Amino acid sequence: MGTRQEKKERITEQRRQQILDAALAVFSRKGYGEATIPDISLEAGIAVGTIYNYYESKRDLLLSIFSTYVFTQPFVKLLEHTLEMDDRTFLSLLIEDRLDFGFENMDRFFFLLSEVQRDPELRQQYSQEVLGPVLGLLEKYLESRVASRVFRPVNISMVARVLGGAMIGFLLLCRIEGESGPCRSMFRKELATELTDFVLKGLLQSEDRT
Amino acid sequence: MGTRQEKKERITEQRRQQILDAALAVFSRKGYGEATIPDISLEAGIAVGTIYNYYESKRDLLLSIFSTYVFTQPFVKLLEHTLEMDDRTFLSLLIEDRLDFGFENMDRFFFLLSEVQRDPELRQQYSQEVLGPVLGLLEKYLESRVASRVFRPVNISMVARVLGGAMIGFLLLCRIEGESGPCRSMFRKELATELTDFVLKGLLQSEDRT
Amino acid sequence: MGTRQEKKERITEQRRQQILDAALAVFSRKGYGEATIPDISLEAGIAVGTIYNYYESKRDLLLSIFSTYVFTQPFVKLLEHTLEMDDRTFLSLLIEDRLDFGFENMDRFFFLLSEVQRDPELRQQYSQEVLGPVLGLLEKYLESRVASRVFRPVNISMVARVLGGAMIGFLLLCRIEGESGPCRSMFRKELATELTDFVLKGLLQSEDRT
Amino acid sequence: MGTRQEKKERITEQRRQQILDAALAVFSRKGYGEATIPDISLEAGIAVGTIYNYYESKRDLLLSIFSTYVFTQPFVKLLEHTLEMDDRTFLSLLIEDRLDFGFENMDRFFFLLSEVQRDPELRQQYSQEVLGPVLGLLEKYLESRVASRVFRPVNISMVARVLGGAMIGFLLLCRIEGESGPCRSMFRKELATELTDFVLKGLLQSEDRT
DNA sequence: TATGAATGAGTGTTCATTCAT
DNA sequence: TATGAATGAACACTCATTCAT
Repeated sequence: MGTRQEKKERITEQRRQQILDAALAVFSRKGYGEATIPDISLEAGIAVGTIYNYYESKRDLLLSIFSTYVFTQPFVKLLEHTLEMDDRTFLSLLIEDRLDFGFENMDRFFFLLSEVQRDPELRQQYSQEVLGPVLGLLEKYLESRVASRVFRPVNISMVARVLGGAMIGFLLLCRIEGESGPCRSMFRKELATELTDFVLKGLLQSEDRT
Repeated sequence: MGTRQEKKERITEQRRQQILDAALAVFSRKGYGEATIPDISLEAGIAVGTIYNYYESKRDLLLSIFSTYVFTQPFVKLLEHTLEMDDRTFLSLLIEDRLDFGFENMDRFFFLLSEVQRDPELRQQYSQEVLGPVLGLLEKYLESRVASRVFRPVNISMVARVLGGAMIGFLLLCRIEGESGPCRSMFRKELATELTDFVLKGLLQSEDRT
Repeated sequence: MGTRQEKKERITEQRRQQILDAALAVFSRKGYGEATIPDISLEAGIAVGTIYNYYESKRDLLLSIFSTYVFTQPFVKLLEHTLEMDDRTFLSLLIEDRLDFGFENMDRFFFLLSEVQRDPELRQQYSQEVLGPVLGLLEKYLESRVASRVFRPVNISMVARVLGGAMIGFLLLCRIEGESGPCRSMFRKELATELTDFVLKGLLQSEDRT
Repeated sequence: MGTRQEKKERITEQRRQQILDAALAVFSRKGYGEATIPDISLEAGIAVGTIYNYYESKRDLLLSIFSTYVFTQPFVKLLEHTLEMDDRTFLSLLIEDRLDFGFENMDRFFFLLSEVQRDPELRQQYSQEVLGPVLGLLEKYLESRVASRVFRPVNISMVARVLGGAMIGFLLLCRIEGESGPCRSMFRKELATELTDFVLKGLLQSEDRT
């Protein structure tokens, strides 16, 4: 059920996707600066010149990766749909989901993060379009819990950033330590539970509370 | 008050430093791959050829930055000297120190981290010479506290990495959000206290313990 | 009359040739070390980058020149086909042919010889693949003549090298003396005859034989 | 018996010599283009800057080598003093002397020859100041022998160049064939005798004369 | 006069981009 | 529209030459 026109558009869209995937793969493997257009053309099985029919420049590829894969945030959906669960369940689901995602997409994620840090323009866009909404939801969640006295009165901005940062930083350390580090042998489920406990109860024994 | 010979050596050392500083500055600004030797020569106010009188190659500059600024760890000293304090004091001192250091050296720190991630050789060296010792000390600390029942029994490897990762991740998010983010207006002291509380007590009100 | 594919290959081959010719011309004029890639690109009327689409490096150009022009030896054919002639005819044909070739290709020949001397790898290859076979045939020829008592019993190895060397050395001196030297005004035919006589009869008058 | 002034001049002359020797050694080893001034300064045990107090440029070093070692011709002396000997003795002495000299100074000689070929200016100078006189003497010698009917009537210009060229070419081939070639195992004395015989009597048996 | 660090033009080489087919 | 050869600006690096000490 598609006119000639629509068919053509579908094929065009497929091509764009194919190129973008190849670019992301190569960028993740070698880094943006070290990756070359011939590399990408090889990975995609598409001629160098053709890439330029779909994307204006190497940098355009990078930006398109961001707008396709990063600046659209299915993650926010997750946050929205789970706000009504009880805290332990919500947190451990959230954490497990993010850990799964992180471990699965490590190279890509850290390549993207790396570029975000390098490029001020991307940084601002990422800050506004990704971090902003996500941290916003997290803050709203924390705020409601503090308001209902489930959580202690804390500096909400900061705790939101510490929680988000802890996920990213934990993955980062796991990645640097590599295959031989202790992270690889941890079970994802157990990790999520333990982390949830840590976030909720901290480190102290109950009786030591100050 | 030094011989001719000593004077010359001092000047040579100064030059090396001057070049290394310029390289670090440029690398931090543009990333290793995007930085050029003329960039560095301009930043240092030194001719291109002179750089090569002091360093063998661009990569040698990178490695020298690491061995000068990264693979020497005054930080470990800090950890060793504070193990005997009470926990709240120790943690908040540690956190404050790391936050201070992180905010002061953000661009440099994340450039270095970025390269560590890109370069497998650096990654392994960093893992062994920096992360290993630091996480080791943190684990020893946690272990002793758990043994003396001050801390709950937790997965020590994981908590060590979550704590370390939280610091890094928090700084990372602050950096991405930039000057206009909420981090910049937080007081360092307050931050440290709040974070310490979070680590020790978690989020729950005492009476809500599950 | 060729498929698309064949046409492309022909053009590619032409380009390779065009570049190689330009390289040989420039190398012959300035020497390998003093020649630059821009020089060659100018001579060929081709962009610098294009040269690198056909040859891996400057050195690859040099080696390709050798394998194209030097390490293929039509000369050996000549030697083989003339072994049955009478000596005077054979020698004067051989000498004339080599003189013709030498005078025609002087600059190129001495550039190549010069590089052979400079580069140990080329030297060995040249020794094995060019000098070896050529001197071998010459020795075989001398040996048969000595065996049949047409020639005096001589040190065959040495005489072969003296004969070959005399051709090269003669050309070399002609080249150094240049256009104004006496060589340029000699007739090639006469030269060959005279040289043949010299080789066969030496300098002495018949009656002066010692 | 030298004033202060003379002493200084002697030291200066020594320095010039020391530098020139080092330059010749390095040039012969690596070729003019590949040799660097620091190489020469190392070989001479003299600072880079000092070299420039004695010679204007790298090229000046090359030209000075020529005017010191090449464009002064002790060889001509030899030719002059032996004109009265009998031919066989004269020729074999001459040949032996040149072979000795050639084998002893191969690298230097062929480096110089190589530069002569590369550089038109040097070429002309060499032609006029070295080749000219030497070939002139040889021609004079041949001429007198032909006049006195000891030698056959030959094209004197050509034979002179063939004789000179044969020496150079023979050495050249020996050099290219290297240590493993047959030249290295020949006795110098025997070589000279054989070569003399060849020059005087040619290759034919007496009775085969055509 | 002797030194060797500083210089920067010049080298071989790469690669994003263009364009004729 | 797809192709990949052609392009040349830009890169890392070298080295003859200068000059302050």
